[in-house]
Amino acid sequence: MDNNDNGPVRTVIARCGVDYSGRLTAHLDPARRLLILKADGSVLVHSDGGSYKPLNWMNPPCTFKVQDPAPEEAQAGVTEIWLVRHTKTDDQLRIQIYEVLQDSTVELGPDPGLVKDGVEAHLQRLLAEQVGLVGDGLRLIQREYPTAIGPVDLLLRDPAGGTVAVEVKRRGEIDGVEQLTRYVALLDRDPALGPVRGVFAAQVIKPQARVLAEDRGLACLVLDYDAMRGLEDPGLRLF
Amino acid sequence: MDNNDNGPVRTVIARCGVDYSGRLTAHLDPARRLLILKADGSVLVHSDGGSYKPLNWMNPPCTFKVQDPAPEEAQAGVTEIWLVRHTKTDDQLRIQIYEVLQDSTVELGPDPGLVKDGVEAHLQRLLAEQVGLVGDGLRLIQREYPTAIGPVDLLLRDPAGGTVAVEVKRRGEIDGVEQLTRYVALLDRDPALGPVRGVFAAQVIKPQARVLAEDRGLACLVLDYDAMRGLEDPGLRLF
DNA sequence: CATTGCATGTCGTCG
DNA sequence: CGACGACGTGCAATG
Repeated sequence: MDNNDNGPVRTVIARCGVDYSGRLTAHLDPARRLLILKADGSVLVHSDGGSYKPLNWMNPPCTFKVQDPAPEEAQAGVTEIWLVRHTKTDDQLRIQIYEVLQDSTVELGPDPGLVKDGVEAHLQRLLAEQVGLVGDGLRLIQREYPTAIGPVDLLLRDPAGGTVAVEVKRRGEIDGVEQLTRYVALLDRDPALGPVRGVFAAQVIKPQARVLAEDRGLACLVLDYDAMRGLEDPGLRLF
Repeated sequence: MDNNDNGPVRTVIARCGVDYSGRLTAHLDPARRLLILKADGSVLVHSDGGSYKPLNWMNPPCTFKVQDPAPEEAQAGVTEIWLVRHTKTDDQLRIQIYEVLQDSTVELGPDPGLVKDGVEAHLQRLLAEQVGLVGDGLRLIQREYPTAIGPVDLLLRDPAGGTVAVEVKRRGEIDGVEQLTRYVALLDRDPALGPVRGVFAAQVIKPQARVLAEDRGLACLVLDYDAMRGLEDPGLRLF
């Protein structure tokens, strides 16, 4: 989990033009930008806008090389070419440096890494502990119940003799309904499970997803994460 | 298309701890990191590894505020708290600054923006011009043919009287097959179109997607982007 | 190593 | 503004 890589980071402010070629081609006309060269070889080209995604980038593993500009480029004011090539694919980033306004290198040292809480895995674990939210009398058979087309998030035993397949999502969209549909269709062929019904559980369920789910006879269940988390620690399983 | 926002960018190297709360909660123990504060208020927290995605971030619109640390924090060595709040959601980033090693602000100015080429739209346009690749005698009815559940990439007239719906993808995966399945099922109810068959066209088709497609009677077509591009300019439509 | 499914996805487009 | 699909998606877990 921890990211213990370390090494220097170089941040450069420069007027530059950029050309990417690889899965697509992309071009940036010259302007002042922030260039970040990380220890693992990755390069980010940021402008002052947009969000965390750079305008252009190269991710590791890759190599960095400084070249002389072509005569034409030199005449246009380019002083250096920075060539960044991906090691495996033939993706390439070619940065024309016109003017460097700032260039600093700092050693960051090891990073203890990010600790997360509250993602889908957590939601799934909470619901596994609170299967009563899905319906009365249900018991958990298994989390991540394996099938030929992938694991079913939760498989529950219905006291009436059937089985319930639950797909848990943070946000319920059409893809999740398709996924659940496939699971239910497959599981329903297994006579040992009896009749199988599907439940689509998510913190928010988009209208189109709800319509599709209900059209296919799949129940929808909106989950209240905070309430479920509140019930986690104490053994207040009743109600 | 152009990103003409402008304003200063501030890059800071600091020993800091970070806590994010919002859609999830995430925590970073103190370490040296690169902090980027963009003109639009967004904040990025980068380490020296990982790729272009920051360890933590806040995207615009958001507000930035400097606070005094709590006494406990101050005793632990925190000199400032940077509080970044999203304007609409209640997402929040709380950065504990222990030590600033570098702090510089630079005006970048306007950015002419990124120019892209080679995405799915291009593939779709090429195939629309070369429908012969799909089958002999087919004629293009319409690109982006509108239906109640979304546009069909290409709709073709079969001389035998039927219709062909084509879904174009760069990479053919199971989702695309589901999408095409829905389109064909819907279109097949329209008597004006006659019998409708589906063709799943992509540069690469994943095995699982191929199996699912063929199981549903959908034909698979692997596209050679370079060859199709080669045919684009000259009128060499024969062969 | 290929495949699969999640993501604080982000980003465009269209209704 | 919300919904939806594409993305140079990236990324980790898993068979």
